[in-house]
Amino acid sequence: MAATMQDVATLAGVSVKTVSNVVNDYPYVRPETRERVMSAIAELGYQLNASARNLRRGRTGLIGLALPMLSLPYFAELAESVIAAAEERGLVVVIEQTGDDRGREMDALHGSRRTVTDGLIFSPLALGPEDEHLLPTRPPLVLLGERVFSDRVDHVTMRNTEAAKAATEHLLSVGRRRIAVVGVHPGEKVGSAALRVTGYEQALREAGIALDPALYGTAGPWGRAAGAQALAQILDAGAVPDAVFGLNDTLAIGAMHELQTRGLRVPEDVAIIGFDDIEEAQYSAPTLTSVHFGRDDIARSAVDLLEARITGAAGAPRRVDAAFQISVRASTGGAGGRASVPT
Amino acid sequence: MAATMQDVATLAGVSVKTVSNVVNDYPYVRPETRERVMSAIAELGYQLNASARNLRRGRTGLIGLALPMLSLPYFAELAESVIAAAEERGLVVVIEQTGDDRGREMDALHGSRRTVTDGLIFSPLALGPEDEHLLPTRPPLVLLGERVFSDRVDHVTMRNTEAAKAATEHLLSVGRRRIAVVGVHPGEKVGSAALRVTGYEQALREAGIALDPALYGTAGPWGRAAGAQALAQILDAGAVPDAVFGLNDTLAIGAMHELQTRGLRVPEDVAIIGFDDIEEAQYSAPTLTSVHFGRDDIARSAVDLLEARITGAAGAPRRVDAAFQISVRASTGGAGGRASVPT
DNA sequence: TTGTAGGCGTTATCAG
DNA sequence: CTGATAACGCCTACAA
Repeated sequence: MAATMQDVATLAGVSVKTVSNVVNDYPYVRPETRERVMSAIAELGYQLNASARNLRRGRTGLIGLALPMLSLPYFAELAESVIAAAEERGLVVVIEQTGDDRGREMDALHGSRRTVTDGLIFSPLALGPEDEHLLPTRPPLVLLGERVFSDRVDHVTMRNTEAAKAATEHLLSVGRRRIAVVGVHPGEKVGSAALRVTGYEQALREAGIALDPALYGTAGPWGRAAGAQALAQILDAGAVPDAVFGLNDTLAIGAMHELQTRGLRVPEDVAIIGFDDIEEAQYSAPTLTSVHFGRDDIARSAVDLLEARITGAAGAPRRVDAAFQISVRASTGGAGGRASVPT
Repeated sequence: MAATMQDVATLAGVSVKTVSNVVNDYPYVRPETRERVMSAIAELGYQLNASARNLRRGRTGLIGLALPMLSLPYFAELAESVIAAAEERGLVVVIEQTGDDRGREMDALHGSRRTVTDGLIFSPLALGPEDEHLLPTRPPLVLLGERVFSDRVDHVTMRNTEAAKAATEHLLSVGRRRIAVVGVHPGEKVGSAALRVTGYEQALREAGIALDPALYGTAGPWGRAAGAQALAQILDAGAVPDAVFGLNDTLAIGAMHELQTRGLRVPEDVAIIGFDDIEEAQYSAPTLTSVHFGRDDIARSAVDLLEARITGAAGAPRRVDAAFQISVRASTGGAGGRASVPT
């Protein structure tokens, strides 16, 4: 059996409370007592039992991170940042993959996992604004993105509309006029897709360009295959875009692949911009211009909000807006680097 | 306060033991009793306290997954599969990112996280065979890959040498002779890099081709940037390869990017093959031929081995070899699809 | 088939 | 500054 506090206490000739004080860095312990306890701990190879502490404290030190799936690079990179940010605060992250499935998202929100974790950072994909009423506020929750919005819950948002507008304006600024958009979710009103499409339309409208339904490519899941397929449909229908706005980078890369398969040149024939600025954007051929958000900032904000809520230090639900800029690369004729755009 | 078993028992007019029996699906409970307990649970919104159960049972239901980082697509995809496989068995996965850092890998093996989890699936990158002695056997451990090997521990291995040999033979079969290899770790003897290079060398030797030091590109971390840089060094030194073997896909994609930047055509001037067959390989331009291992099989094997070890059902340490095949795509002149190769 | 008693290892309370 | 003692909520014997 593993050594317990009692064993340590006996060996050190003190009470368990004193051992506990030492383990928890309670300041009022005499140095020599602390010394004695420390060496007893070392001698026995004592390790604190997390379950017992959790039971006593009523917390687990675990936070959940619910996202669609890790094989989508954006979410993998987000998870990496969240895990790192949580670790800085002594929190351990449990990832739950909801796979764009409504039932699984509900489960992440209400299922038994919630009792194991102290709180949840949730990036929804299937749930929509009509589900706002079923967002539980009781086990702490932080929402990422704007698919679902509620003033009862903390949010980290991404100003999708402004960023998408800036992306479209970038394409306009390099002389493109027939800009296709891939990854559209028809009928959706408030998800990332809809918000980004709104920004796209705002930019065109302000530039005096009519919206063309033939340039809208729909795609359910936002993967490479979907991007390729969405663009294929646009092209097969006879449309001739001179630019493509991928609502995320994987869609853009799929679309780029489809263009190249058909012998079209990027950016000469068709310019492309993506969204998220995943690492892959720097190594595609050509490199992909993209909208860049600070993932680490987003992750840190989310973890901070959640921790404040868990410890009860938080007041009214807060909202944090993440900043963005356009990383201009070869797919829109740029050389590289990252151009600053006021946010 | 949240309801406890005692509350449920009182409301249902039974003892806590009966509630416990119901919650744990103990078979010998009279249906009407079960019914009564169930409705009391529903009425109170009772949820089992995981910490208390863990303390009592001496287990947490958590397993760790230690890997370099999630932003490397191969590890993100692996994590996805491991989480899914674990979920099927009612286990929750905690990811620890070691970032190719020896200290962090040691910590994953021995640190305080180990007391929170029931076992660890560990994909080492920094530790080497000389560290075999410090592999703890006590909290259950399953090793992925062949960087470290010990007959005291369960392993899931990948036949790196055979697979790399097959990859090289594929390049030979399409007429290439000056095959560069990128991602080499000089001096390393038993890691993935060394094993794959061994396979590469075996294939060349059997084909009667002399090894050329000028065609070896070294790279520490296996990312896209490293692949691009490694190939750049080879080319800058004046070597003229007609093919590149990337020791993983991200290296291969980085190398491909470097070739295209310099105006070389793939596969006409230089053919490329990668290793791991990440999803991105299907959408690069051109699509990337790669060595394919069944990630889901690897993940399932690892979780099974670990679970058996945790429950004490396991005997002597076991070793599971994952099967592979070559997915032939455009980067070596193929059209697509996945050619079977006997493993 | 169900109830009772006790303890898992820790921390909080409250003296001393 | 340190010690005794009582929970935290559940599960495992054992008994009934």
